[in-house]
Amino acid sequence: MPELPEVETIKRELEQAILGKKIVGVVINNAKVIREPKKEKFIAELKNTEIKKIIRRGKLLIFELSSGKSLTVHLKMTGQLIYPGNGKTSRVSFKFSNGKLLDFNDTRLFGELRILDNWQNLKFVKELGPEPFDLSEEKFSEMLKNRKTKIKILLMDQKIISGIGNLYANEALFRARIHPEQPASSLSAQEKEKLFEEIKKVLSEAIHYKGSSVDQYVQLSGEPGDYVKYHQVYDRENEPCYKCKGKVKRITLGGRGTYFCPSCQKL
DNA sequence: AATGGGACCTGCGCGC
DNA sequence: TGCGCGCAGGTCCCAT
Repeated sequence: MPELPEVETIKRELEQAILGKKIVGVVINNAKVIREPKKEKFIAELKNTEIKKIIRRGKLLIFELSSGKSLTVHLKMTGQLIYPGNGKTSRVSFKFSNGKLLDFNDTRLFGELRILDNWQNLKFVKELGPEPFDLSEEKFSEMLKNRKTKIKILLMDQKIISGIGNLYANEALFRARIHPEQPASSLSAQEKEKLFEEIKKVLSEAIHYKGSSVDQYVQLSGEPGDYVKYHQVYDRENEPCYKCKGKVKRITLGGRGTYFCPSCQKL
């Protein structure tokens, strides 16, 4: 799915598109993505409410409503939000008073929509680690201490730091020249500092280019994001490393494709 | 506590 | 052309 930069891109575009607008109807084409409450109540809760505020927390989007409740949207792997939509392939479409649709598309149906009295009480949210941009280098280094876990697994753990997924974990580690299997606690102070820098840099750059369209992710308009052309290692198995011309290698870590350059990123 | 596997789903690209 | 397999940006749950 969309990781932090993709969700942030969508959030910023949503603010321009639907902030202050009123939902007048909801069409549910596949109720599987509605986690709570039940379909009918979900629709009733949204009808005639305005979007007061849009928040991103980690990879989660939160729409605060005029009713005081919130709609949360997790895009998981293949979720898309499209505005204006056409309702043709959507799992759920939200209709606004201007007649336009916000489509929630989701091929694999992993996505999760909820209406909550207080989104901060959601277990997933309570357990989320800090946002990368709200974190100090000291705290980041602290978190790696005494952790024997492979550094890449740790970077993708939302309870440690929120918003980094498989793609940006790979990219940040390459840029910091750190092997993805290196135990977190064994990173030197300089390596930790460099890694933290590169995490923030790669996320910022990706936001600047409006995300990475590797599969299903698109911006709110349906346009792809441009960051793929700046990827150094992700999905580049056997292709030459841009730094040393060696071959990019793919291994599996935590069940996910892991790409790195064995000569630039040594254990 | 940490790791490894599978589950949830659909669809794409690849090799045969 | 068709089939089977492996793979996919996330997260949860279970076994060891």
